[in-house]
Amino acid sequence: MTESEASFEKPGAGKARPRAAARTRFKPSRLKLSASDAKQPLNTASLHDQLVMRLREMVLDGELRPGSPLPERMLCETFGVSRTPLREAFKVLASEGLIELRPHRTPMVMPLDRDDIAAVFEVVLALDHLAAGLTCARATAAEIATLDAMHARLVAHHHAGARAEYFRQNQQIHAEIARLAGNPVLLATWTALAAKIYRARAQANYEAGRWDESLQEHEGFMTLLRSRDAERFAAAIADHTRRTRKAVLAALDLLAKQQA
Amino acid sequence: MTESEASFEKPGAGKARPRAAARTRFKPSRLKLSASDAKQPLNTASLHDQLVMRLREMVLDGELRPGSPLPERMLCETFGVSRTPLREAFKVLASEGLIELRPHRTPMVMPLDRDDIAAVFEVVLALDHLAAGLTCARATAAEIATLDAMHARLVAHHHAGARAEYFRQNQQIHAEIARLAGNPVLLATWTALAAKIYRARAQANYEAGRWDESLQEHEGFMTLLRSRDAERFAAAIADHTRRTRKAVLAALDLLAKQQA
DNA sequence: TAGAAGCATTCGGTATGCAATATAGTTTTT
DNA sequence: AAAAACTATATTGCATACCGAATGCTTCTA
Repeated sequence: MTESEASFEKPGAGKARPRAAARTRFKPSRLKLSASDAKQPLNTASLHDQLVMRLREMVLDGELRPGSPLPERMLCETFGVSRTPLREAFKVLASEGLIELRPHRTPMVMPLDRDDIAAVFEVVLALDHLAAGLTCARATAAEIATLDAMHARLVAHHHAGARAEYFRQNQQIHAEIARLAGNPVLLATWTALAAKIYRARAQANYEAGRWDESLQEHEGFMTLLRSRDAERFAAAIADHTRRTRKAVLAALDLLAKQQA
Repeated sequence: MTESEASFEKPGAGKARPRAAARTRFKPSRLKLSASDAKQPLNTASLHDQLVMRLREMVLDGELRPGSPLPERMLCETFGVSRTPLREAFKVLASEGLIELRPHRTPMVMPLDRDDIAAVFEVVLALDHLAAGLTCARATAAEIATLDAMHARLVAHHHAGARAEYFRQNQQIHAEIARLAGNPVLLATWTALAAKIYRARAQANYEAGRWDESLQEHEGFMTLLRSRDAERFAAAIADHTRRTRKAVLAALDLLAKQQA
Protein backbone atom coordinates (compact mmCIF):
# COMPACT_ATOMS: atom_id res chain seq x y z
CA MET A 1 0.00 0.00 0.00
CA THR A 2 1.07 3.55 -0.49
CA GLU A 3 1.89 5.74 2.46
CA SER A 4 -1.27 7.80 2.22
CA GLU A 5 -3.57 4.80 2.18
CA ALA A 6 -3.13 4.20 5.88
CA SER A 7 -5.32 1.65 7.52
CA PHE A 8 -7.34 2.97 10.41
CA GLU A 9 -8.23 0.43 13.02
CA LYS A 10 -11.82 0.95 14.01
CA PRO A 11 -12.30 0.85 17.73
CA GLY A 12 -13.81 -2.53 18.53
CA ALA A 13 -12.95 -3.90 15.09
CA GLY A 14 -13.34 -7.67 14.96
CA LYS A 15 -15.63 -7.84 17.94
CA ALA A 16 -19.34 -7.27 17.33
CA ARG A 17 -21.04 -8.05 14.04
CA PRO A 18 -20.29 -5.16 11.71
CA ARG A 19 -23.05 -2.88 10.47
CA ALA A 20 -24.40 -3.73 7.07
CA ALA A 21 -22.52 -1.73 4.45
CA ALA A 22 -24.71 1.00 3.03
CA ARG A 23 -24.67 1.84 -0.65
CA THR A 24 -22.36 4.78 -1.14
CA ARG A 25 -21.13 6.83 -4.02
CA PHE A 26 -17.55 6.13 -3.02
CA LYS A 27 -16.36 2.56 -2.91
CA PRO A 28 -14.75 2.08 0.48
CA SER A 29 -11.14 1.17 0.17
CA ARG A 30 -10.22 0.10 3.66
CA LEU A 31 -7.04 -1.85 3.67
CA LYS A 32 -6.43 -5.15 5.33
CA LEU A 33 -4.04 -5.28 8.21
CA SER A 34 -0.71 -6.80 7.38
CA ALA A 35 0.33 -9.99 9.16
CA SER A 36 2.56 -8.09 11.59
CA ASP A 37 -0.16 -5.58 12.43
CA ALA A 38 -2.62 -8.32 13.16
CA LYS A 39 -0.52 -9.55 16.06
CA GLN A 40 -0.34 -6.15 17.75
CA PRO A 41 -2.89 -5.06 20.34
CA LEU A 42 -5.88 -3.20 18.95
CA ASN A 43 -5.28 0.47 18.42
CA THR A 44 -7.41 2.21 20.99
CA ALA A 45 -6.99 5.74 19.68
CA SER A 46 -10.17 7.08 18.18
CA LEU A 47 -10.44 7.38 14.42
CA HIS A 48 -10.48 11.11 14.72
CA ASP A 49 -7.23 11.09 16.76
CA GLN A 50 -5.56 8.78 14.27
CA LEU A 51 -6.60 11.03 11.41
CA VAL A 52 -5.23 14.12 13.18
CA MET A 53 -1.85 12.47 13.61
CA ARG A 54 -1.73 11.06 10.11
CA LEU A 55 -2.83 14.22 8.34
CA ARG A 56 -0.53 16.38 10.47
CA GLU A 57 2.38 14.17 9.49
CA MET A 58 1.41 14.34 5.80
CA VAL A 59 1.25 18.12 5.91
CA LEU A 60 4.51 18.50 7.82
CA ASP A 61 6.60 16.25 5.64
CA GLY A 62 5.23 17.77 2.46
CA GLU A 63 3.28 14.76 1.24
CA LEU A 64 0.27 17.08 1.26
CA ARG A 65 1.68 20.13 -0.45
CA PRO A 66 0.90 23.70 0.59
CA GLY A 67 -2.24 24.96 -1.12
CA SER A 68 -3.45 21.56 -2.25
CA PRO A 69 -7.16 20.83 -1.84
CA LEU A 70 -8.52 18.32 0.69
CA PRO A 71 -11.95 17.21 -0.53
CA GLU A 72 -13.80 15.50 2.29
CA ARG A 73 -15.33 12.61 0.39
CA MET A 74 -12.14 11.83 -1.46
CA LEU A 75 -10.14 11.62 1.77
CA CYS A 76 -12.90 9.53 3.34
CA GLU A 77 -12.43 7.05 0.54
CA THR A 78 -8.65 7.17 0.83
CA PHE A 79 -8.68 6.49 4.55
CA GLY A 80 -11.77 4.28 4.62
CA VAL A 81 -13.57 6.36 7.22
CA SER A 82 -16.76 8.38 7.35
CA ARG A 83 -16.99 12.15 7.22
CA THR A 84 -17.56 12.63 10.97
CA PRO A 85 -14.09 11.70 12.25
CA LEU A 86 -12.47 13.35 9.22
CA ARG A 87 -14.32 16.62 9.80
CA GLU A 88 -13.43 16.54 13.48
CA ALA A 89 -9.77 16.02 12.54
CA PHE A 90 -10.00 18.90 10.06
CA LYS A 91 -11.22 21.21 12.79
CA VAL A 92 -8.25 20.40 14.98
CA LEU A 93 -5.73 20.80 12.18
CA ALA A 94 -7.27 24.12 11.24
CA SER A 95 -6.90 25.20 14.86
CA GLU A 96 -3.22 24.27 14.61
CA GLY A 97 -2.86 26.38 11.49
CA LEU A 98 -1.99 23.46 9.22
CA ILE A 99 -5.07 23.51 7.03
CA GLU A 100 -7.45 26.22 6.00
CA LEU A 101 -11.21 25.79 6.24
CA ARG A 102 -13.49 28.13 4.29
CA PRO A 103 -17.27 28.08 4.57
CA HIS A 104 -18.80 25.76 1.97
CA ARG A 105 -15.46 25.41 0.19
CA THR A 106 -13.02 22.56 -0.13
CA PRO A 107 -10.49 22.73 2.68
CA MET A 108 -6.88 23.10 1.67
CA VAL A 109 -3.43 22.68 3.09
CA MET A 110 -2.35 26.01 4.54
CA PRO A 111 -0.06 27.70 2.02
CA LEU A 112 3.43 28.64 3.09
CA ASP A 113 3.82 32.33 3.60
CA ARG A 114 7.27 33.86 3.83
CA ASP A 115 6.18 36.63 6.19
CA ASP A 116 4.45 34.09 8.40
CA ILE A 117 7.65 32.00 8.57
CA ALA A 118 9.62 35.14 9.39
CA ALA A 119 7.20 35.89 12.23
CA VAL A 120 7.45 32.31 13.46
CA PHE A 121 11.24 32.57 13.54
CA GLU A 122 11.02 35.76 15.57
CA VAL A 123 9.11 33.89 18.27
CA VAL A 124 11.09 30.66 18.06
CA LEU A 125 14.25 32.69 18.61
CA ALA A 126 12.92 33.83 21.97
CA LEU A 127 11.77 30.33 22.85
CA ASP A 128 15.11 28.78 21.82
CA HIS A 129 16.90 31.31 24.00
CA LEU A 130 14.64 30.54 26.96
CA ALA A 131 14.90 26.78 26.43
CA ALA A 132 18.68 26.87 26.19
CA GLY A 133 18.98 28.70 29.48
CA LEU A 134 16.61 26.33 31.24
CA THR A 135 18.19 23.23 29.74
CA CYS A 136 21.61 24.34 30.83
CA ALA A 137 20.26 24.71 34.36
CA ARG A 138 18.03 21.66 34.52
CA ALA A 139 19.39 18.87 32.33
CA THR A 140 21.11 16.01 34.13
CA ALA A 141 24.51 14.72 33.10
CA ALA A 142 22.83 11.64 31.63
CA GLU A 143 20.53 13.80 29.56
CA ILE A 144 23.45 15.80 28.23
CA ALA A 145 25.14 12.51 27.37
CA THR A 146 22.05 11.60 25.34
CA LEU A 147 22.40 14.86 23.48
CA ASP A 148 26.06 14.08 22.87
CA ALA A 149 25.09 10.74 21.34
CA MET A 150 22.56 12.47 19.11
CA HIS A 151 25.23 14.95 18.07
CA ALA A 152 27.58 12.09 17.18
CA ARG A 153 24.89 10.69 14.87
CA LEU A 154 24.53 14.12 13.30
CA VAL A 155 28.25 14.17 12.56
CA ALA A 156 28.02 10.69 11.05
CA HIS A 157 25.18 11.73 8.76
CA HIS A 158 27.16 14.75 7.67
CA HIS A 159 30.20 12.71 6.84
CA ALA A 160 28.05 10.22 4.94
CA GLY A 161 26.47 13.06 2.97
CA ALA A 162 23.04 11.85 4.10
CA ARG A 163 21.26 15.14 3.86
CA ALA A 164 17.74 14.04 4.70
CA GLU A 165 18.87 12.12 7.79
CA TYR A 166 21.08 15.05 8.82
CA PHE A 167 18.12 17.38 8.55
CA ARG A 168 15.92 15.10 10.62
CA GLN A 169 18.59 14.50 13.26
CA ASN A 170 19.21 18.21 13.48
CA GLN A 171 15.55 18.77 14.17
CA GLN A 172 15.51 16.06 16.83
CA ILE A 173 18.45 17.61 18.65
CA HIS A 174 16.69 20.95 18.82
CA ALA A 175 13.52 19.26 19.99
CA GLU A 176 15.45 17.45 22.68
CA ILE A 177 16.98 20.71 23.89
CA ALA A 178 13.47 22.14 24.14
CA ARG A 179 12.28 19.03 25.95
CA LEU A 180 15.12 19.12 28.48
CA ALA A 181 14.06 22.63 29.50
CA GLY A 182 11.54 20.80 31.66
CA ASN A 183 8.62 23.05 30.82
CA PRO A 184 5.77 21.24 29.02
CA VAL A 185 4.12 24.47 27.96
CA LEU A 186 7.35 25.70 26.39
CA LEU A 187 7.81 22.35 24.66
CA ALA A 188 4.28 22.31 23.25
CA THR A 189 4.52 25.91 22.07
CA TRP A 190 7.96 25.39 20.57
CA THR A 191 6.91 22.16 18.87
CA ALA A 192 3.91 23.75 17.19
CA LEU A 193 5.99 26.61 15.84
CA ALA A 194 8.97 24.45 14.92
CA ALA A 195 6.58 22.33 12.85
CA LYS A 196 5.89 25.31 10.62
CA ILE A 197 9.60 25.88 10.17
CA TYR A 198 10.04 22.19 9.40
CA ARG A 199 7.41 22.53 6.65
CA ALA A 200 9.23 25.50 5.17
CA ARG A 201 12.51 23.63 5.16
CA ALA A 202 10.88 20.64 3.53
CA GLN A 203 9.84 22.88 0.65
CA ALA A 204 13.00 24.85 0.25
CA ASN A 205 16.51 23.52 -0.15
CA TYR A 206 19.24 25.80 1.00
CA GLU A 207 22.77 25.90 -0.19
CA ALA A 208 25.37 23.29 0.72
CA GLY A 209 27.55 25.74 2.64
CA ARG A 210 24.85 26.19 5.23
CA TRP A 211 24.92 22.67 6.48
CA ASP A 212 28.66 22.80 6.94
CA GLU A 213 28.23 25.94 9.00
CA SER A 214 25.36 24.34 10.84
CA LEU A 215 27.48 21.41 11.96
CA GLN A 216 30.21 23.72 13.23
CA GLU A 217 27.62 25.68 15.17
CA HIS A 218 26.32 22.47 16.71
CA GLU A 219 29.88 21.51 17.75
CA GLY A 220 30.23 24.93 19.34
CA PHE A 221 27.07 25.02 21.36
CA MET A 222 27.44 21.43 22.55
CA THR A 223 30.79 22.44 24.09
CA LEU A 224 29.10 25.33 25.86
CA LEU A 225 26.34 23.07 27.16
CA ARG A 226 28.83 20.53 28.52
CA SER A 227 30.54 23.31 30.46
CA ARG A 228 27.16 24.59 31.68
CA ASP A 229 27.81 28.09 30.39
CA ALA A 230 24.14 29.03 30.28
CA GLU A 231 24.51 32.54 28.98
CA ARG A 232 26.85 31.70 26.14
CA PHE A 233 24.98 28.48 25.35
CA ALA A 234 21.71 30.43 25.04
CA ALA A 235 23.41 33.07 22.92
CA ALA A 236 24.98 30.42 20.68
CA ILE A 237 21.66 28.63 20.19
CA ALA A 238 19.94 31.91 19.37
CA ASP A 239 22.69 32.80 16.91
CA HIS A 240 22.41 29.39 15.29
CA THR A 241 18.66 29.89 14.88
CA ARG A 242 19.27 33.33 13.35
CA ARG A 243 21.56 31.84 10.75
CA THR A 244 19.06 29.11 10.03
CA ARG A 245 16.37 31.75 9.63
CA LYS A 246 18.51 33.63 7.13
CA ALA A 247 19.05 30.49 5.09
CA VAL A 248 15.43 29.36 5.16
CA LEU A 249 14.03 32.78 4.24
CA ALA A 250 16.57 33.11 1.43
CA ALA A 251 15.60 29.69 0.12
CA LEU A 252 11.90 30.61 0.29
CA ASP A 253 12.62 33.82 -1.63
CA LEU A 254 14.47 31.82 -4.28
CA LEU A 255 11.63 29.34 -4.47
CA ALA A 256 9.15 32.18 -4.89
CA LYS A 257 11.22 33.61 -7.75
CA GLN A 258 11.40 30.23 -9.43
CA GLN A 259 7.65 29.83 -9.21
CA ALA A 260 6.87 33.30 -10.51
CA MET B 1 -32.36 34.86 28.90
CA THR B 2 -29.37 33.81 30.89
CA GLU B 3 -25.87 34.22 29.53
CA SER B 4 -25.35 30.54 28.86
CA GLU B 5 -28.55 30.13 26.87
CA ALA B 6 -27.07 31.89 23.89
CA SER B 7 -29.03 31.91 20.70
CA PHE B 8 -27.19 30.44 17.75
CA GLU B 9 -28.27 31.79 14.40
CA LYS B 10 -28.50 28.91 11.98
CA PRO B 11 -26.86 29.69 8.68
CA GLY B 12 -29.67 30.39 6.26
CA ALA B 13 -32.20 30.76 9.05
CA GLY B 14 -35.39 32.36 7.80
CA LYS B 15 -34.74 31.53 4.15
CA ALA B 16 -35.79 28.08 3.02
CA ARG B 17 -38.58 26.06 4.54
CA PRO B 18 -37.27 24.59 7.78
CA ARG B 19 -36.80 20.87 8.19
CA ALA B 20 -39.58 19.09 9.99
CA ALA B 21 -38.63 18.79 13.65
CA ALA B 22 -37.72 15.24 14.53
CA ARG B 23 -38.90 13.75 17.77
CA THR B 24 -36.06 13.98 20.25
CA ARG B 25 -35.43 13.05 23.82
CA PHE B 26 -34.39 16.59 24.62
CA LYS B 27 -36.82 19.42 24.14
CA PRO B 28 -35.06 21.98 21.96
CA SER B 29 -34.76 25.30 23.68
CA ARG B 30 -33.68 27.59 20.90
CA LEU B 31 -34.29 31.14 21.84
CA LYS B 32 -36.00 33.78 19.79
CA LEU B 33 -34.00 36.65 18.46
CA SER B 34 -34.53 39.87 20.31
CA ALA B 35 -35.87 42.85 18.34
CA SER B 36 -32.41 44.41 18.09
CA ASP B 37 -30.87 41.20 16.82
CA ALA B 38 -33.49 40.88 14.12
CA LYS B 39 -32.35 44.13 12.54
CA GLN B 40 -28.71 43.01 12.25
CA PRO B 41 -27.40 41.10 9.26
CA LEU B 42 -27.59 37.35 9.55
CA ASN B 43 -24.72 35.81 11.42
CA THR B 44 -22.79 33.85 8.84
CA ALA B 45 -20.39 32.10 11.19
CA SER B 46 -21.02 28.39 11.34
CA LEU B 47 -22.65 26.89 14.39
CA HIS B 48 -19.41 25.17 15.21
CA ASP B 49 -17.47 28.47 15.11
CA GLN B 50 -20.06 30.20 17.26
CA LEU B 51 -19.89 27.39 19.77
CA VAL B 52 -16.10 27.54 19.92
CA MET B 53 -16.18 31.24 20.70
CA ARG B 54 -18.99 30.96 23.19
CA LEU B 55 -17.59 27.99 25.08
CA ARG B 56 -14.09 29.45 25.10
CA GLU B 57 -15.48 32.62 26.64
CA MET B 58 -17.42 30.66 29.25
CA VAL B 59 -14.32 28.70 30.23
CA LEU B 60 -12.08 31.75 30.35
CA ASP B 61 -14.36 33.90 32.48
CA GLY B 62 -15.08 31.09 34.88
CA GLU B 63 -18.74 30.58 34.02
CA LEU B 64 -17.77 26.99 33.26
CA ARG B 65 -15.67 26.13 36.26
CA PRO B 66 -12.48 24.05 36.13
CA GLY B 67 -13.26 20.35 36.40
CA SER B 68 -16.96 20.69 35.72
CA PRO B 69 -18.50 18.13 33.34
CA LEU B 70 -19.75 19.03 29.87
CA PRO B 71 -22.31 16.41 28.87
CA GLU B 72 -22.95 16.60 25.14
CA ARG B 73 -26.68 16.20 25.13
CA MET B 74 -27.20 18.66 27.92
CA LEU B 75 -25.18 21.34 26.13
CA CYS B 76 -27.00 20.55 22.89
CA GLU B 77 -30.23 21.31 24.66
CA THR B 78 -28.80 24.43 26.27
CA PHE B 79 -27.58 25.86 22.97
CA GLY B 80 -30.31 24.42 20.79
CA VAL B 81 -27.93 22.70 18.42
CA SER B 82 -27.22 19.14 17.38
CA ARG B 83 -24.27 17.08 18.52
CA THR B 84 -22.22 17.48 15.35
CA PRO B 85 -21.28 21.17 15.66
CA LEU B 86 -20.89 20.80 19.41
CA ARG B 87 -18.53 17.85 19.05
CA GLU B 88 -16.52 19.71 16.44
CA ALA B 89 -16.27 22.68 18.81
CA PHE B 90 -15.18 20.34 21.60
CA LYS B 91 -12.35 19.02 19.48
CA VAL B 92 -11.03 22.51 18.87
CA LEU B 93 -11.28 23.54 22.50
CA ALA B 94 -9.50 20.36 23.55
CA SER B 95 -6.76 21.23 21.08
CA GLU B 96 -6.50 24.63 22.78
CA GLY B 97 -6.18 22.96 26.17
CA LEU B 98 -9.38 24.42 27.55
CA ILE B 99 -11.35 21.22 27.89
CA GLU B 100 -10.37 17.63 28.41
CA LEU B 101 -11.78 14.82 26.27
CA ARG B 102 -11.54 11.24 27.44
CA PRO B 103 -12.60 8.26 25.35
CA HIS B 104 -16.26 7.42 25.88
CA ARG B 105 -16.43 9.69 28.92
CA THR B 106 -18.10 13.03 29.57
CA PRO B 107 -15.77 15.85 28.60
CA MET B 108 -14.86 18.31 31.30
CA VAL B 109 -13.43 21.78 31.67
CA MET B 110 -9.67 21.48 32.00
CA PRO B 111 -8.84 21.77 35.68
CA LEU B 112 -6.47 24.50 36.79
CA ASP B 113 -3.10 23.16 37.65
CA ARG B 114 -0.66 25.31 39.59
CA ASP B 115 2.41 23.76 37.95
CA ASP B 116 0.87 24.29 34.54
CA ILE B 117 0.22 27.96 35.33
CA ALA B 118 3.81 28.28 36.55
CA ALA B 119 5.02 26.78 33.28
CA VAL B 120 2.79 29.14 31.31
CA PHE B 121 4.23 32.11 33.16
CA GLU B 122 7.76 30.98 32.36
CA VAL B 123 6.95 31.14 28.65
CA VAL B 124 4.84 34.30 28.82
CA LEU B 125 7.76 36.04 30.50
CA ALA B 126 9.92 35.40 27.47
CA LEU B 127 7.14 36.47 25.11
CA ASP B 128 6.44 39.65 27.12
CA HIS B 129 10.11 40.51 26.98
CA LEU B 130 10.22 39.95 23.22
CA ALA B 131 6.99 41.88 22.66
CA ALA B 132 8.15 44.82 24.74
CA GLY B 133 11.34 45.13 22.73
CA LEU B 134 9.53 44.94 19.42
CA THR B 135 6.78 47.32 20.47
CA CYS B 136 9.30 49.89 21.61
CA ALA B 137 10.91 49.66 18.19
CA ARG B 138 7.81 49.39 16.02
CA ALA B 139 4.90 51.23 17.65
CA THR B 140 4.01 54.60 16.15
CA ALA B 141 3.55 57.71 18.27
CA ALA B 142 -0.21 57.44 17.71
CA GLU B 143 -0.20 53.87 18.94
CA ILE B 144 1.70 54.86 22.05
CA ALA B 145 -0.86 57.59 22.58
CA THR B 146 -3.58 54.94 22.47
CA LEU B 147 -1.73 53.03 25.15
CA ASP B 148 -1.50 56.21 27.19
CA ALA B 149 -5.27 56.61 26.97
CA MET B 150 -5.76 53.04 28.09
CA HIS B 151 -3.40 53.66 30.98
CA ALA B 152 -5.42 56.73 32.00
CA ARG B 153 -8.53 54.52 32.15
CA LEU B 154 -6.62 52.06 34.31
CA VAL B 155 -5.77 54.83 36.74
CA ALA B 156 -9.41 55.93 36.80
CA HIS B 157 -10.59 52.41 37.64
CA HIS B 158 -8.02 52.18 40.38
CA HIS B 159 -9.14 55.45 41.92
CA ALA B 160 -12.77 54.37 41.69
CA GLY B 161 -11.94 51.08 43.38
CA ALA B 162 -13.47 49.25 40.44
CA ARG B 163 -11.44 46.09 40.74
CA ALA B 164 -13.05 44.00 37.99
CA GLU B 165 -12.75 46.81 35.45
CA TYR B 166 -9.19 47.45 36.57
CA PHE B 167 -8.34 43.81 36.04
CA ARG B 168 -9.89 43.76 32.57
CA GLN B 169 -8.25 47.04 31.53
CA ASN B 170 -4.92 45.75 32.79
CA GLN B 171 -5.29 42.70 30.59
CA GLN B 172 -6.21 44.82 27.58
CA ILE B 173 -3.13 46.99 28.01
CA HIS B 174 -0.88 43.94 28.01
CA ALA B 175 -2.70 42.55 25.00
CA GLU B 176 -2.24 45.85 23.18
CA ILE B 177 1.48 45.83 23.93
CA ALA B 178 1.65 42.33 22.44
CA ARG B 179 -0.36 43.46 19.43
CA LEU B 180 1.85 46.49 18.78
CA ALA B 181 4.87 44.19 18.48
CA GLY B 182 3.64 43.70 14.93
CA ASN B 183 4.11 39.95 14.87
CA PRO B 184 0.85 37.99 14.40
CA VAL B 185 2.44 34.71 15.45
CA LEU B 186 3.70 36.26 18.67
CA LEU B 187 0.29 37.78 19.31
CA ALA B 188 -1.56 34.50 18.73
CA THR B 189 0.86 32.53 20.90
CA TRP B 190 0.80 35.14 23.65
CA THR B 191 -2.99 35.37 23.57
CA ALA B 192 -3.46 31.64 23.95
CA LEU B 193 -1.14 31.49 26.95
CA ALA B 194 -2.42 34.71 28.50
CA ALA B 195 -5.91 33.19 28.39
CA LYS B 196 -4.77 30.48 30.77
CA ILE B 197 -3.36 33.08 33.13
CA TYR B 198 -6.62 35.02 32.86
CA ARG B 199 -8.47 31.86 33.92
CA ALA B 200 -6.22 31.43 36.92
CA ARG B 201 -6.73 35.04 37.96
CA ALA B 202 -10.47 34.68 37.59
CA GLN B 203 -10.35 31.86 40.13
CA ALA B 204 -7.98 33.35 42.61
CA ASN B 205 -8.13 36.77 44.19
CA TYR B 206 -4.86 38.22 45.26
CA GLU B 207 -4.27 40.65 48.02
CA ALA B 208 -5.12 44.34 47.77
CA GLY B 209 -1.52 45.47 48.01
CA ARG B 210 -0.71 43.87 44.69
CA TRP B 211 -2.94 46.07 42.62
CA ASP B 212 -1.40 49.18 44.14
CA GLU B 213 2.03 47.89 43.19
CA SER B 214 0.72 46.90 39.79
CA LEU B 215 -0.44 50.43 39.03
CA GLN B 216 2.94 51.86 40.02
CA GLU B 217 4.66 49.38 37.76
CA HIS B 218 2.38 50.38 34.89
CA GLU B 219 3.26 54.06 35.50
CA GLY B 220 6.92 53.12 35.39
CA PHE B 221 6.96 51.12 32.20
CA MET B 222 4.76 53.57 30.32
CA THR B 223 7.38 56.24 31.02
CA LEU B 224 10.09 53.97 29.62
CA LEU B 225 8.01 53.24 26.53
CA ARG B 226 7.40 56.94 25.84
CA SER B 227 11.13 57.54 25.96
CA ARG B 228 11.70 54.51 23.67
CA ASP B 229 14.11 52.91 26.12
CA ALA B 230 13.65 49.42 24.70
CA GLU B 231 15.99 47.57 27.00
CA ARG B 232 14.66 49.04 30.21
CA PHE B 233 11.06 48.89 28.98
CA ALA B 234 11.45 45.18 28.23
CA ALA B 235 13.12 44.61 31.58
CA ALA B 236 10.35 46.51 33.39
CA ILE B 237 7.61 44.57 31.64
CA ALA B 238 9.32 41.28 32.46
CA ASP B 239 9.72 42.34 36.07
CA HIS B 240 6.05 43.32 36.23
CA THR B 241 5.08 39.88 34.90
CA ARG B 242 7.33 38.21 37.47
CA ARG B 243 5.55 40.02 40.26
CA THR B 244 2.18 39.13 38.80
CA ARG B 245 3.29 35.51 38.62
CA LYS B 246 4.28 35.56 42.26
CA ALA B 247 0.89 36.94 43.26
CA VAL B 248 -1.13 34.57 41.08
CA LEU B 249 0.75 31.47 42.20
CA ALA B 250 0.45 32.53 45.84
CA ALA B 251 -3.28 33.03 45.39
CA LEU B 252 -3.60 29.61 43.75
CA ASP B 253 -1.73 28.05 46.66
CA LEU B 254 -4.06 29.76 49.12
CA LEU B 255 -7.08 28.61 47.11
CA ALA B 256 -5.76 25.06 47.15
CA LYS B 257 -5.35 25.17 50.90
CA GLN B 258 -8.88 26.47 51.32
CA GLN B 259 -10.24 23.67 49.20
CA ALA B 260 -8.29 20.94 50.95
C1' DT C 1 -22.39 40.09 -28.63
C1' DA C 2 -22.59 40.99 -23.79
C1' DG C 3 -24.98 40.80 -19.60
C1' DA C 4 -28.58 38.86 -16.73
C1' DA C 5 -31.34 35.15 -15.13
C1' DG C 6 -32.22 30.46 -14.27
C1' DC C 7 -30.86 25.81 -13.44
C1' DA C 8 -28.02 21.83 -12.31
C1' DT C 9 -24.28 20.08 -9.89
C1' DT C 10 -20.91 19.70 -6.35
C1' DC C 11 -19.70 19.76 -1.80
C1' DG C 12 -19.79 21.45 2.98
C1' DG C 13 -22.90 21.91 7.46
C1' DT C 14 -25.88 19.69 10.44
C1' DA C 15 -29.22 16.24 12.38
C1' DT C 16 -30.00 11.71 13.85
C1' DG C 17 -29.75 6.67 14.66
C1' DC C 18 -27.01 2.80 15.95
C1' DA C 19 -22.89 0.52 17.92
C1' DA C 20 -19.33 0.54 21.37
C1' DT C 21 -17.49 1.63 25.82
C1' DA C 22 -17.23 2.52 30.73
C1' DT C 23 -19.34 2.38 34.99
C1' DA C 24 -22.66 1.36 38.57
C1' DG C 25 -25.73 -1.87 40.51
C1' DT C 26 -27.16 -6.60 41.27
C1' DT C 27 -26.50 -11.44 41.75
C1' DT C 28 -23.71 -15.40 42.49
C1' DT C 29 -19.85 -17.74 44.38
C1' DT C 30 -16.33 -18.57 47.77
C1' DA D 1 -18.87 -10.87 54.51
C1' DA D 2 -16.03 -10.27 50.58
C1' DA D 3 -14.85 -11.05 45.92
C1' DA D 4 -16.08 -12.23 41.30
C1' DA D 5 -19.24 -12.35 37.58
C1' DC D 6 -23.04 -10.60 35.24
C1' DT D 7 -26.34 -7.14 33.69
C1' DA D 8 -28.26 -2.70 32.81
C1' DT D 9 -27.68 2.00 31.87
C1' DA D 10 -25.79 6.27 30.32
C1' DT D 11 -23.08 8.45 27.19
C1' DT D 12 -19.71 8.94 23.50
C1' DG D 13 -17.89 7.57 18.60
C1' DC D 14 -19.09 6.96 14.09
C1' DA D 15 -21.90 6.24 9.83
C1' DT D 16 -25.31 8.03 7.00
C1' DA D 17 -28.90 11.03 5.14
C1' DC D 18 -30.64 15.46 4.20
C1' DC D 19 -30.38 20.37 3.42
C1' DG D 20 -28.23 24.69 2.05
C1' DA D 21 -24.44 27.46 -0.16
C1' DA D 22 -21.52 28.37 -3.97
C1' DT D 23 -20.19 27.82 -8.60
C1' DG D 24 -20.36 26.76 -13.48
C1' DC D 25 -23.11 26.15 -17.45
C1' DT D 26 -27.01 27.18 -20.39
C1' DT D 27 -30.58 30.04 -21.99
C1' DC D 28 -32.79 34.38 -22.57
C1' DT D 29 -32.90 39.30 -23.28
C1' DA D 30 -31.34 43.82 -24.67
